Amino acid sequence: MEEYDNLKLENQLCFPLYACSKEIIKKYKPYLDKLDLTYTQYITMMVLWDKKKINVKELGKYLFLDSGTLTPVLKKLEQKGYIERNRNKEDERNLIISITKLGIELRNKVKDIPNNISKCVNLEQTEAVQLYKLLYKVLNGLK
Amino acid sequence: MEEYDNLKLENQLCFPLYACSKEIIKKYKPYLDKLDLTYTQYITMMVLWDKKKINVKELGKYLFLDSGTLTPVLKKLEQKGYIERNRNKEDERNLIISITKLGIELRNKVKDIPNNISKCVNLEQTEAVQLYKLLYKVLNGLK
DNA sequence: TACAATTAAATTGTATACAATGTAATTATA
DNA sequence: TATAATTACATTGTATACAATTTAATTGTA
Repeated sequence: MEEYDNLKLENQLCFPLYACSKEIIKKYKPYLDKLDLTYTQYITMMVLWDKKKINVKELGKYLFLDSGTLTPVLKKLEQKGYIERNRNKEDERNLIISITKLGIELRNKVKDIPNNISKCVNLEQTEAVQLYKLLYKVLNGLK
Repeated sequence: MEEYDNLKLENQLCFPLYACSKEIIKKYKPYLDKLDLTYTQYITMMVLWDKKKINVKELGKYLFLDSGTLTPVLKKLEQKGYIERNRNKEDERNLIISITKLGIELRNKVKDIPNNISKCVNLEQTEAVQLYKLLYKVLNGLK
């Protein structure tokens, strides 16, 4: 073991995470382009399909994003008619994001994307599960 | 299995990759801030510590980045005195990036970072190895 | 109840990230 | 050999991503 081996790119754990994430997101592009969606808009809609109604703070917890990133994304999704942005009457600090009818319909147009992406990823089912578990172990265990 | 379960955020493989990558990169920040480096600048230097001299195209292959991203990063690193940017006399299209003395010295200042990051990641050694292997399998096998 | 502290979003500034395009150098070929 | 095609890098435009700050609303407390 050389003195600086731990500084080699190929010996890092973060780098393949970073590269892998970016490269897979590129695979979404042709599918998302057809629907005029970005990856960030897409994962935002994923939360909305599930929750229907949520404030920015909560949304940010699910997505690991802050208002600095989310505000412009949500304004875009509002422009496209997929969500509504309304202040909470009980607490005007909260912005409630709610999915629209058009937003709900969008789900039908993206429902084949996960399968198509799976085909790009050259892993056995068991390996994919293993990877998934390890990633969440890291994500939930970060100190 | 509900009709739309494959569209739930928690059932994606890409999302934990994306989130994990970002969250770990945040852990680098306090260490890199002290040295006035960004993560992108840091991984660029990692290649340079290893290769000493490389053109932008090759560098981009290692880092999974294109000239659109690398050009400003390399100009910054040049400003800081860690690298030099020179055209190849044999083929003026090529920009040769070479590490400077100051760039080589920088390696001593970052050598504890990988260990510190490892401590943030709550994985056993065997799990980290497993994760590493799966990530490179995905990265090298993307279709 | 004034006012300090806290909270939620929005804003600002900096740095990626990448597709698309532009430019200059080199290579291939009619 | 003239020119078409290719290549390497830079530039442009759009969209994140995030730290730091600001703003407005709410809560806690002296």
